[in-house]
Amino acid sequence: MAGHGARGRSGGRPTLEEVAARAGVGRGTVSRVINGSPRVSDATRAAVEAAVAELGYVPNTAARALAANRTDAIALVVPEPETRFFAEPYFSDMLRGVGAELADTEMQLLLIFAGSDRERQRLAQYLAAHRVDGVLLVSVHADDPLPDLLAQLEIPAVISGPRSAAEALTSVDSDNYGGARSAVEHLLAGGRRTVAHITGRLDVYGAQRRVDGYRDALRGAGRGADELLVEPGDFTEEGGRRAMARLLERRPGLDAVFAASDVTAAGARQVLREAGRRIPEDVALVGYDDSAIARHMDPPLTSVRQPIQEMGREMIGLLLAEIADRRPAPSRDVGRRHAVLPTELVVRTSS
Amino acid sequence: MAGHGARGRSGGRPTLEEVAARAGVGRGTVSRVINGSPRVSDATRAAVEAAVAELGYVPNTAARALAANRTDAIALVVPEPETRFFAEPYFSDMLRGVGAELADTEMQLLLIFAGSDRERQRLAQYLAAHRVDGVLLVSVHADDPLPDLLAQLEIPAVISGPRSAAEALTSVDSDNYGGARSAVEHLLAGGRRTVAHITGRLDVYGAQRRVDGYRDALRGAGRGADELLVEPGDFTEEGGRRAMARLLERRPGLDAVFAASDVTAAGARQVLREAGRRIPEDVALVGYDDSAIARHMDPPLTSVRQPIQEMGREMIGLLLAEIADRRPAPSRDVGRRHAVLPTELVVRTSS
DNA sequence: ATCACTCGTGGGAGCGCTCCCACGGTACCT
DNA sequence: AGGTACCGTGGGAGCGCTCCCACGAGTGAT
Repeated sequence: MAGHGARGRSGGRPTLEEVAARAGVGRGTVSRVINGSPRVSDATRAAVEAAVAELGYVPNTAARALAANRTDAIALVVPEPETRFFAEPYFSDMLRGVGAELADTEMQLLLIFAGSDRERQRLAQYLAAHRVDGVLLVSVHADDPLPDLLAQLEIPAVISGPRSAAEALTSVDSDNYGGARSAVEHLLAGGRRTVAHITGRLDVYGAQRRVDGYRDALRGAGRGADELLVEPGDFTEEGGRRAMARLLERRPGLDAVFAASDVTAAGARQVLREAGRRIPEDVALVGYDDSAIARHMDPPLTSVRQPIQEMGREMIGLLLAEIADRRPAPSRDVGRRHAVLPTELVVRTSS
Repeated sequence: MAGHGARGRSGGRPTLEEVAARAGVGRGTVSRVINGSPRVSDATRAAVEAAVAELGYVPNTAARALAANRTDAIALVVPEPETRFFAEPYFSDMLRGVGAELADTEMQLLLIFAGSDRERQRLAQYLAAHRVDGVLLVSVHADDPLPDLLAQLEIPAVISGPRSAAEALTSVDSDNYGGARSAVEHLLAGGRRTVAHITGRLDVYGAQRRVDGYRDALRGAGRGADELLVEPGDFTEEGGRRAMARLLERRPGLDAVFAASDVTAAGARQVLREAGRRIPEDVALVGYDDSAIARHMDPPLTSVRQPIQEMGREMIGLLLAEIADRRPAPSRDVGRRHAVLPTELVVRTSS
């Protein structure tokens, strides 16, 4: 039964027309069946579906894209390379969420790198040419022009890690504030009195929110804010080392540190060890991200886990909704949405 | 000067025809210029290029794909999810290499997940429909039918981590044999006498090659193979723990362990510590992958680094060559190529 | 019976490009 | 001078699909 339709020069793939002939209907009708239009009688639909199955028909994406002026593709823009995005476990987890959510659709996922200038230029062309129906943006810097370009071109887009509280794009984020807060509250509940914080890069909105969470947790426990306990870091290990050294100098009596990333915590741990502080006996340590480093650190590091896979799913969900909303009536604007997903404190022996 | 060509229903993108009109030439000529055909006079080419620039013309991929019966897209098939591929640093590094090499081309990268059955089915349809010009396959299992499907459909494909010495697909691999060998030779050179090996999953070709390298290094040093020093693992931490426990039982006098992955080494390290063995004083430890875990382990882990980014580049290079070779004359077969890239031993304090 | 609608259907037009054939012009041979 | 070759060029045909208009048949109100 197989092997039919092996004619034509295009490699033998059956076309709509061939399916129509086989089913004894017109081209338009087959198109309607393929696209799930309700305006087809049950008998006809069955006949067409049989023909599709027999011929092994698969629609030609290029032809569809050309005729319908849509691409059924979305782009995941990776700002490359030393951004946190590529760090474990962020990338793979998010991709897993994205993939899972995409599996139910006809959409295909394009990976686009936007690191170098040449790549960014190519990306702009891509977008200008409307070669994708929507865009997923991850961990862009506060001053990145990309989001504004997207807004201007009116291309549906969802950003992970909004750039500010007033993010213009639909966004998905984890609860940085709540995560930080729960980490600090956990330290206080464990009897710690002097909790320091090594921040992330403060031009990243999420890092600011973590500082907010840290402050409010202390305030909530009736402790005033000791600004000398807050030391800026940059998410890196070296930054963690530097910050920890300064903190020890300024506040040698501290008994807990909340670091804005696991890598930062690893740096801090090293300096603490060298200073003869035991973890967790003398100083409790909490990180952020729940990465492999946290699990394998000695002692294993308490850390705030972000539901990254869920974030990936959520991003796709919001993006598809936005694309669908834009299709029939470009004017009807659904208003930006901002999803914030809860974090989870994974307690290990470092605290 | 901008803003021309804002007619037609397709959103105002200029078309070939409009560029042709602007440049005062025919459609075919513009096409030739766009595609870099030599059969165009310099004057005409300059005129067309000017028109292209003025109008901001970008070719419509869908139309091109439809007319030329090619897609200018390649797929990266991710077998998901618990495969080693998704582990750090494999995925991101490879992607970086792939992205870098792709930046010079017009090719776009499609990410396709082939974890669930539904996803695999969709992938098969994809391939059957020739929706991509080529396929990148990473870390497939020995019994995966995918490579054979690709060969049968005659779709250009490159696999990373060949499934056997007789891999039918063009492949790129790192030198697992040499990497293992150098690790063991390093241990021997450090004066270690009894070197154990915790293997990876032995249905993975690369893991077998590492065992070979381990054996030959010992043999080369005039030591016979003590099979009781080889314990099968599975690349996981738990596997590392189990294997290490058994090794200690059988050969309590061992003074070095070569583990087939950093994660495995982490598991082994834990058991060694609990058994009161100091690293590296009593037992030297070497891992494989040079992942974040290796850098952050206590003590930092000596590990074999694979040039994963290079492998990504190499894969794209081979794939593009294969695609190009197939374009004009489908018959001319270039013969499978197998690239093997050198590894590098990163010595840290664990050995 | 007539009209007005609706429903399911067929097929023309056209999306923007590449491929290829045909054409006039120039250069070089005989 | 005529012939042959090739070069640069224009434009028709067609890739496989969606969109939409038109058409016949059925349905219910008048």
